[in-house]
Amino acid sequence: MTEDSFGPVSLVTYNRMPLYLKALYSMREKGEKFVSSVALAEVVRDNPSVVKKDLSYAIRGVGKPKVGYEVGALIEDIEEFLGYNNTKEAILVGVGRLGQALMGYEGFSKYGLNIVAGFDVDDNIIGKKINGKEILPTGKIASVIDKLKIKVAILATSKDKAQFMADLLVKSGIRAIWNFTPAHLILSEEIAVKNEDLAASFAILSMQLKEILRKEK
Amino acid sequence: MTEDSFGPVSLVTYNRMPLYLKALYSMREKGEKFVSSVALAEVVRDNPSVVKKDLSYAIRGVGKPKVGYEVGALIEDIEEFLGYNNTKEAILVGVGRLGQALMGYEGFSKYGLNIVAGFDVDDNIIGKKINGKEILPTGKIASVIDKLKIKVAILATSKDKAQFMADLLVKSGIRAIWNFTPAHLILSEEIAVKNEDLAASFAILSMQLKEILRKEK
DNA sequence: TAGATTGTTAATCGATTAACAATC
DNA sequence: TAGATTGTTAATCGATTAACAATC
Repeated sequence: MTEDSFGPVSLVTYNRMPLYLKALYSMREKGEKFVSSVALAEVVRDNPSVVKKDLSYAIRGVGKPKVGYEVGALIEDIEEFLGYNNTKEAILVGVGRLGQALMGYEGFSKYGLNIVAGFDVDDNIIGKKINGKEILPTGKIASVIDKLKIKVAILATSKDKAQFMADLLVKSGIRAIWNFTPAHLILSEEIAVKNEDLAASFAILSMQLKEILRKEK
Repeated sequence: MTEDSFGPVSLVTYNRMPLYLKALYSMREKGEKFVSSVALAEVVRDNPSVVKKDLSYAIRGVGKPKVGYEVGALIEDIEEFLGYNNTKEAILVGVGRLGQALMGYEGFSKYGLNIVAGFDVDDNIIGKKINGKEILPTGKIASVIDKLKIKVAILATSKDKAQFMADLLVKSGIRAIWNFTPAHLILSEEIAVKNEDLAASFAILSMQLKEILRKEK
């Protein structure tokens, strides 16, 4: 599936929401009670109008003229909007170094992602636990997905196994794949795919660096 | 720095380039010599006009009416355009599970990124090697950056050390930070920052899944 | 030649920005 | 009250899409 928006809310808005959240968390830590769209815009390096529009999709209450938005309430609303309170269970396939890092990352639970188990082909790690979650042989993928009604899978295998595993996952009932492999997956339109595209990220960072070094000269 | 484009080329174009590349690699493997904008557009799920426009920024030669673009030449041109042939040296700070995964990832060299060393505070891993690259104590960061004239750093520390380390890196001469921590870094506009924002990615995947499950019912 | 595809220009669409009345 | 900020509407900007002449 490739969509640029979900209902009235555009993808760019979804991308900005976590930025607002991060900024709001640190404001809350500092004990700040209210924030204006202007202040938030400065922190995320954007325009106040964008902030106001974005927030209007998430907030239940209203901002108060002259004072702004209540930080605590805003955090709750955005968390709700992004589904952080609605935990999605997922499995992780491919428990190499990256897979281990992802399984061990405790931050996921904060944004509504719970990895229930990892799967690998390597007998040396099958049976071990990471972050309290068991690593099982790939042969058990289908039955676990079926039993727990899992819809989300995190793919962190080697590149050459990625397509095969993705096909297996879909056949077993998975409807969303978070792809951390560099493989270009070809899947039905009915499957949600999010590629963690390090090549693209780095290309953009490189361009920015080039621009900065050019200006410095 | 926050820019939406570099010269005439927009950020969205840069984001699509690696997608084209992935598709082209697998076409080359299959022995396909030519590809049309229509075929490429299908694979990356986009519009042929977008493809033609994007490619026009990268190609040196021209596509041939009726046959399309030469796969091999196109790959070379896009790689050149994205700077894959112009290797950037980088250091990695924070060699935990994620840091180890990044240091061990051999794919980076393919897109012009060479991690020359890792840095950590943990005596248990200092002195070890990953992927042939040494892990040094953080105390040596400044001198290594200075000696090798490093401009790029990959940040993979814990969240609470991220800002401190980022400040140290910038002070030592780093001009581009690829931030894999969940921390919201506050840095001068003169520094390129690319956040690997897993929260945002997952939020988008969740939305797509929601939409798919809604349609299935 | 006829037809497919490029490269480019024009039309459309949507997102960003600016402006401003409402209001606390 | 006066002034700052919201929420929303209008204007602008840029990206996407469609159309089409050029051409192999």
